[in-house]
Amino acid sequence: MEMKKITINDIAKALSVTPSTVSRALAGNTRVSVKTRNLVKEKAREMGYQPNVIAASLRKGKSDTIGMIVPRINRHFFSNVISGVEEILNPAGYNLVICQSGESQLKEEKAVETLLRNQVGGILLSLSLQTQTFDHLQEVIRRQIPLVQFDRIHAGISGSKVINDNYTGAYLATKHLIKAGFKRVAHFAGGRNLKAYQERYMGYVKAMSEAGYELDETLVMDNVITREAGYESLKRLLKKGVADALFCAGDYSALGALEALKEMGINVPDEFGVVGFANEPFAELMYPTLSSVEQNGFEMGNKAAAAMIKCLEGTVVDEETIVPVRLIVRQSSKSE
Amino acid sequence: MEMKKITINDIAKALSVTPSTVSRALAGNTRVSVKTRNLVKEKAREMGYQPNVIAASLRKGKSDTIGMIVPRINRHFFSNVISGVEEILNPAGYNLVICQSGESQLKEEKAVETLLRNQVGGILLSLSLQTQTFDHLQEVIRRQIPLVQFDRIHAGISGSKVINDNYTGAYLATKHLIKAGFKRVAHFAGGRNLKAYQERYMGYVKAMSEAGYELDETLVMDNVITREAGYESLKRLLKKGVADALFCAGDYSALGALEALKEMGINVPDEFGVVGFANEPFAELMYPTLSSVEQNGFEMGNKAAAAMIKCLEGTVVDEETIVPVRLIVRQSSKSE
DNA sequence: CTGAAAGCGCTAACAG
DNA sequence: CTGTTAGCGCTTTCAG
Repeated sequence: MEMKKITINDIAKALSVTPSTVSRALAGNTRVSVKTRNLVKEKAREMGYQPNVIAASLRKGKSDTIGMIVPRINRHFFSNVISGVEEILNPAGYNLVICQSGESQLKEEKAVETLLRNQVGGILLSLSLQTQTFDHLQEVIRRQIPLVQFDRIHAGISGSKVINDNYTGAYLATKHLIKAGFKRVAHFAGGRNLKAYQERYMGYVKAMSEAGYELDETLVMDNVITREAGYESLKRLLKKGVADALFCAGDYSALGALEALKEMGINVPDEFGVVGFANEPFAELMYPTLSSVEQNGFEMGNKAAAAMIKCLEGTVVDEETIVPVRLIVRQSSKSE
Repeated sequence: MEMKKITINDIAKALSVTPSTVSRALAGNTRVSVKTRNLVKEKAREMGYQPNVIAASLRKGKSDTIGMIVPRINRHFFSNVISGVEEILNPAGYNLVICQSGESQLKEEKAVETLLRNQVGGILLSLSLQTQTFDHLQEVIRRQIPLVQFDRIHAGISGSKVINDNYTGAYLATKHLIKAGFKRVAHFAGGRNLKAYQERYMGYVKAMSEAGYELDETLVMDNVITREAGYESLKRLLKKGVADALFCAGDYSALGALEALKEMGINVPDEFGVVGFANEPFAELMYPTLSSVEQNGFEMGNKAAAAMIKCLEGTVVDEETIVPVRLIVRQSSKSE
């Protein structure tokens, strides 16, 4: 009852030609006559032939599968990046396998290992928050596997990089709060090891100093990414000192902060303004709706995939692409 | 400058043994002495050996890679299922490649084809909304590849299936609206070809008839899944006739309906009650917050992965698992 | 306990 | 334009 899978040998036999001819015909090689080419293709369809890409890539020493590692698949931004990558990669004949690091360095390392074992042709990566050392990436480089980093990148690793214009986004968000009349704008930052968060921090600092406020470190809290952290941190912030507005490096922490503010009876935006980053889908559904900096994940995916294809085709390496962002003003911050 | 990748042959040579021995040692085969086993493993690590799973699966005729096809990766429910699957599959030594069908039959067929070409060991599938014919799945069956369907299943295809208790969820949601005092409860249904939506419809019908309302087809609208469709359909519904409450087969259509209601100045829940299905993250963030039926995606993923492993190990086939659901009452429906 | 040898399905020189 | 041959890296009989 075994379903024997049919190979190029079977179809070669059926046509009294050699496997090579079949292989070439199927690949559309012009060195085989149009006649036999069509004959082979016809027979292949008729016999229900499905190529074994595993065998092909073993032979060729490379595969058309690209690996992609994201912290979490269920973040709006990352799932958009994934779609953006697929939009470019699939038509180009590549396909994608996706891994989640779950924001853990260990799982990120495992994912890299799995992808290498599976002989992927290249790796698209956005670093986990926890990642502090980079030996696993050096291994990718050492093996000459194209590595394209996006969004959460580490500058010390070679290869192409695609990032948002985090600096400008943060600058615009902070400036907007200041213009709206807030005087003491706090900042919930991400990890300092990630360039994306560093730059958001820098943009915040720039806008503040430009407005004549010198940096007050009590207004800045690090590693505040989650909803829970946002909630807790806002309470600690207001206990610790005075602030009348907040620019968050992410929407989840902004959400948590808004919940704490609501609980404390502080009116948003009259008494306290909030702007997030990422423009998660919930931003326009909450009450009050959340102002945020929109990152175009889809476009970033397109760019990252394009960079990957360039590497794969050996055209270039080490280019850095910057994707523009856009401030969306909603209820959580007064309009200027 | 080429980085030669090292194989079992290299480590065999280095140790003056044969590749066979190395292979066995690495696999932990007890037929090779503990001494050489450790020796080989040590050398392997020292030389930075990474097994080529491509070659292994070509040889073995099967792979440890499982393919998974979901309509969209960025739906909260599906991304939870994915995490649930990974939680079981990874520790068991399998790994996962994820494809999106984007609710298109064509892309679903392509995804199946890609997975088959890549010689996956099994396929986990949740059908696209558009899928009407099932030849591509018959092909999977014919090739003896384990197929586990989850959530959006088609009963006519053999293999294990994991579904939510859609019937009970819909029944509870509708009953809740009736108990809260609403008299004419409408229903925005999904496609009739999907069992999940059929059952939600049946649960709705059951609750209505149990309360003494005979089925009024003007209260039911089909294929209303998206936010836009929900918005439009609510307007059409109220133009067409009278309704004072709505049970939606999904949260997105419920969201659209709420937006239409807000626009029309109809108070929720005093004048009109709404309950959704899926408990998307935004349900508790909107204003008013949305009552919904929670599906435990993570648990479904666990169950689906477990069913897959059973098939892979040849234990059973064709079992049907039902995952319980839970009604969460929020502001959009009066409490009883 | 270890070796020799064959082959998974495919591609790519090299010949003709 | 087509065939011959070799081999990608690994596992697995079959012998010892």
